Parts: sequence; C-alpha cells; structure tokens
Amino acid sequence: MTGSHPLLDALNEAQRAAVSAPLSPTLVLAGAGSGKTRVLTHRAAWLIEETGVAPQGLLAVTFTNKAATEMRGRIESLLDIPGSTLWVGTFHGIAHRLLRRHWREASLPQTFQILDNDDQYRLVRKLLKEQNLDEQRWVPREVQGFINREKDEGRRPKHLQDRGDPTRRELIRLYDLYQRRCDQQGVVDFAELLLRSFEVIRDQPPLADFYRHRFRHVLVDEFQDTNGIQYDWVKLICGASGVPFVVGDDDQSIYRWRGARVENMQNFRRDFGATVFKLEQNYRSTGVILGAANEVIRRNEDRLGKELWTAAPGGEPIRLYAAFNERDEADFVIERIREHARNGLPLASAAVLYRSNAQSRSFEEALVNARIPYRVYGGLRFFERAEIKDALAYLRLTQTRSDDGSFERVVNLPTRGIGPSTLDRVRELARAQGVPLWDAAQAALPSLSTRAATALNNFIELVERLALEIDSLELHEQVRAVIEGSGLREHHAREHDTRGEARVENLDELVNAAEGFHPELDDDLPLLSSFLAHASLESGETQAADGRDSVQLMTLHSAKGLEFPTVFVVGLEEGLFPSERSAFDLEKLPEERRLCYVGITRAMQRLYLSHAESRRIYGRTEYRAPSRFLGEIPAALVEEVRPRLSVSRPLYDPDGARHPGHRRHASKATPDTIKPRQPAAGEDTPIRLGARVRHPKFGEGVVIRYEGNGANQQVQVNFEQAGQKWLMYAYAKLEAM
DNA sequence: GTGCGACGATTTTAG
DNA sequence: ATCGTCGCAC
Repeated sequence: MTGSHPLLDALNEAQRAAVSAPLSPTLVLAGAGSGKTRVLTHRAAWLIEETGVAPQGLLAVTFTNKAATEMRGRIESLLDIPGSTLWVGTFHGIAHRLLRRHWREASLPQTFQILDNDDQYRLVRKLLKEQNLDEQRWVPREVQGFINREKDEGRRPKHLQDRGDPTRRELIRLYDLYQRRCDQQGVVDFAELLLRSFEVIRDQPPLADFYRHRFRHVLVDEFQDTNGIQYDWVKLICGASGVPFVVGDDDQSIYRWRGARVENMQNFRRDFGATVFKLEQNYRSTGVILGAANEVIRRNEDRLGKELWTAAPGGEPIRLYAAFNERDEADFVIERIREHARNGLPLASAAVLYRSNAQSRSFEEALVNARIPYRVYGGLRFFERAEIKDALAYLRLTQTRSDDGSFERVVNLPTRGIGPSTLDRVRELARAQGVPLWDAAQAALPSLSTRAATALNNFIELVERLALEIDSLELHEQVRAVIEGSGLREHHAREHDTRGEARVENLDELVNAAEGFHPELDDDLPLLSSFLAHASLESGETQAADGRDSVQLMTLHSAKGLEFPTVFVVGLEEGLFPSERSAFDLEKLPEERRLCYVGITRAMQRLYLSHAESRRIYGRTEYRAPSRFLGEIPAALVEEVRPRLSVSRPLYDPDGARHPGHRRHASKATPDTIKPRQPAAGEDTPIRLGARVRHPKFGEGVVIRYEGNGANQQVQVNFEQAGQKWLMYAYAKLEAM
C-alpha cells in the first residue's frame, strides 16, 4: 500500500506509514509536536485520492470546534474539494446533526433546543426545589454530575441499581425525573446528544446499516480524551466493516476528571485488532526541552510507551527562577517578555501557563503596569454571558413556548412586577396539570389579583407579539427586534456604568453574530433554530481578539494543542502544581505529571520555569516547597536564573539527588542582583520543607510547610500513617532523618 | 425590587 | 482575598 504519492512526499517515514496504512483499524500514537494533525488530514486526503473513497464516505471527529475548523480547512487545501462536502465536526456537533436529521426516530420535536451546562444546572436545581429536597444534602452540582457521568457511560436510569444505597436510589430517581422533564420540554443536554444519537442508530437497524455503509472511514482526533459513550459511538458507526483511524497520545491525557478514559486507547487496539503506529519524531521543540519532557513523563507507569526525539538536538537551557513571592515571579516573567520583545519576537509567541486560573492575577497586574498587551484565555465565553443568554431565552420562547428554562429566565426580566408568589402559583399549576409554565401562566390569569394578572399578561402578550413581529424578518433583524422589543437593551443601557455598557455592546454583538451566521446544516429547520443550536454548541471565544499583538495567558489545560516559541510554566510548587488535591493521590498524580509534560512540550525555543517561595493564597501567605516535577528534570538541562542570597532550603527531591534548584553556591550571587527581602518564616530552623522527620507518636513523615518564627514556629508534617498534622516545633520532638 | 452583610467555597473544562 | 449566593430589611 505504500508507493509514492505527492501527498506522502512531505511526510517522514513514520507519518507516511501511518497515512498509507492498510484499510483496517489503525491506532496512531502521536507524541506532542509529532505532526498528529498532519497525519490525520493527510490520511483523509490519501483515502480520497489514492483509495477512491468518496469525500462523503469519510467522517472526521474532533473534540473542539477549533480543531474541527482547522482540520476541515487543512483537508480542503490538500485536496481541491469544497470542505462543505466533508463531515468534519466535534462529537457533539455530529451527534447534533444526526439528531436533526432523525428527530422523529429520536422522539424529539423538530425544533428541539440544546441545554448548555448552565441551563442544565438550573433545571436540576428547579427539580430539587420541586421535590423539596434540601440543597445542602442534595447538592445540585453533584446531582448534575451524577446524571452526566451516567450518560457519559451510556447508562439510562433503568440500567442503574441502587445496590441498597438510599442516596444512590434517590439520585437514580432524580436522573429519571430530570430526563422525563427534558423529554417533555423537548430539550437535550450535551451528554444526551451523544447518548440519544447512539441509541437511535443502535436501535434502528436501517439507520445503522445506512451510516455504516456511508461512513466506512471514521477518523478520530485526541482519542485519549474519549469517554465511554464516545467510544461506543465510534464502535457503533464503524460496525464490523468500518475502518477507524484514530490518533491520540496517552501521555497527554489530562481529562480523566471530566470522564475521559485513556484506557480507550488500549481497548481500541484490542477490540478492533488495530495496527499501531508511533510518531515519535518531534518537530516543535529543542532537544533540551524534549529531554526535560521525556525525563518527567518517564516517571509514569503504564504508558503505551514512546519517546520523543528530534533531529535538531541542543538548544537554550531551560531557565529556572526561584521567586520570592508571586509578585517577584510576575516581575521575572515581565522582564523576560521584554527581552523576548527586544529580540524582535511578537508578544503572541510568548505564553504564560499556570495550573489554576487564580494565578493569572499577579501576571495581569504586572502586565498592566508594564503596559504590555495580553490576552487571558478562560472564563465566560460570549454565548455564556448572562445578557446573551437572556436574549437567547426570549428568542427560544418565540420558537418554543414550552421551554420552561427560558420562561423562568426572562419572565420577570426586565422586572415587570411578576413576583415570586405569582410565579409559585404558576409553577404549582404547571406541576399539578403536567403542562409547561407557559400554559399554566395563561390558565392562572383569572385566579390572580388584577395587578399580578396584568403583569403576567403583559409578558405573555410581549412574547406573542415578538413572535409575530419577527416571523418574516431576516435572522439578524429578528435578534435585533427581540433585544429591543423585550426591553433588554434599554434595561442594560439604564445601568449607566461600564458593566452596563459592556452588556449593551454584547447584545449588539449578538446581532452581528446573527448577521454573519451561516448554517452548516442543509435541512428545513428555521434559521433561528439553527442559530440557537449553534449558540449552545459553540459558545464562542472568551475574549474577542482585539487585533493587538499580545502575550498569551492560560491554564496548562487550555494550552494543550498549542505551541509557542517562548513558554513560561509558572507556580511550580507542591500543593499548587501538583495541586494539593492530587499530590498525595496515587491515582491523580500521574495526570498532574502529564499536565506538566503538556506544559513543557508547548515550548518551541525557550522554556522558563518558576516557583515562588511564598505566595498569597486565600488571603494567607503560604510557603510551598518547589514542585517535585522540578526535581525530575535533569540538572544538565537547567540553568538557574539569578541565584540570590541564601534561602535555606533545598528543593523538594524525592530521590534525594542533587538537582539544579539546589542552592549550593548562594554566596556567589552578585550583590547587585540581590533583592532586599524579609526573612521568610522558618528560615532560622533546622527544619526544611521536604525534610523527612520522625515523631515519637506519629512516626515518619515529610515537612510540608511552616508558619511563624522562633518560639511560635509551627510546622506541618505529612505523616505516612497519621496524615497531616500541625505541630509546635518547640515542643514536638521531631527528629531529622 | 434593591442593597447590604453574612457565609462559604476556592483545580483543571469542551460541547 | 475575593467572588457568588442567600436571607432579610427598606
């Protein structure tokens, strides 16, 4: 099957082998920066050009819209075909497309709406309230999590047993109740998109035959991120004769907590008898950076096994900075970003990566002071903003009056005198008669006080009027009419502050978004319904790019899949990274390590690592030991930046080996680089962070932090048997080991 | 309906 | 420290 083909020319041997693999199930283990997307897109092109697969016979699945768009674009430019003939999309996008086509078979209304996370949460909460369940005992987030976890594994309430556990029994009942409510209202949550489309195909043999015949070639990106239902879904679409081609990297599996099952890679190999290809040549990073990455990830067990290499060894050493505190850390980063810019590099080619969002703050402050433009990823996205969701709720109501979630959201927004007691009456009536709130509201009118009835009637008439008014308008005019007619725009314009202004701007932006909207689905769904689905499915960017060249700030998680010439991985401290919730958990620690691996492998040319000796967390100053991951990077690859005067403690080092962070030559620091500093707590004691100690009662442990000085010195020790304890150093008979 | 103070939580997140 | 939620007073 090899042979020469122009498509294969630009590939290395391993890539070529994978792209031109025989037409049987294939698993590609693709290391970071090894040309994963390249292989996927070339495979698609190769199938079409070389093996005569029709473009329509191909299904390419990704996890994010961004990845889908990129893949579509790249396949299009490789071949000379319009991308629109290809089925390329996210798992959810494709599932949605299937349900829109087969809404009857799926027992859904044609205009079914999609619940996003927030909508789902509200519905769960409402349900709990109706059931008179105490929110302390039945935490809405947890109930929601239970429902989603079960759906993610393909389980319906009827599949679940309470195993004699009353809590579980109640959760199952709530799941059942929740699903009935969704069905009744014609709404579908994210997990339901997958599960429902799976069931429809599974249970309708003609459909299964049709899609198996049609999509013989299923390409899946980031396979290590698939959950149970996604795996089964791929299996179902492929059937016995399909040819799945999946690409993934077990070392970059960082979403276990979100339901991803890295075992799916092993399972795939086994279930499909897949041929395995490894892509280990890295084109992104220097040898130094790869060396560090390889050494870190090597500590994980149960890897499928691959080791990145590069044809271009060497490179700048990794720079390690031990900051005094988070401000000092930010100052260091700023200084290096200036240097980066002085070298003529764009700011956008520098990224600051952190473990948790809260850490962005000190960097943002420093960047503002330094007048360096930056962009923070994460946070609320466009279609998730409250004012946008309010407008969408009105739009949904004009389409589907039975949408209770939207009804609740805007019935009294802007306030129009519909109070809690009126609403309670309506809810009660809806429940008693088993009808939507909309119907109940109309039915309740005669029994309400004149005042309440008028207010409620105003709302009903408003929605009816809007629905009528927008019926024949263009999409963006519909959106504009609803924003104006509902009073939402005016409501926010009245706020007369910058927040209100921003909201009005966002609402106006929604009109623009509608104007630029083109449905990808060529069915007879009203354009407005397509737009509403799009809004749920693609929640948009956090911040619109403002065109300025800017430094990129994001969590390590959101950096996956990206690359930057200059990367700062900051906050490398025990308790932060690895996070304290993972540090002592042998199940979670490997995932933190993979996250570290992901961070390191984002860097192309220069990698800076930093940790702070003290940091304000929740208003308290915490002293944290340097991350164990620092100790896993070979000393030869690291250069410690600007070592300063004695900080009397070693880096945490599980092996007891020396490594670059260990300050053995503190006195060599040049005086003019020394910052004035206060002695940190604990400096004048022989107890060091990371030191092993023995206690007469608690046994052996490791010092993990300390507070105070002198007679008040306290140390926290993590004992192997007894767990974490705070001890007064003066009294506890701690013995160094 | 709005405003204020108490209270609690605070890893990561796409669709 | 900070942010969101909740209950209660005006």
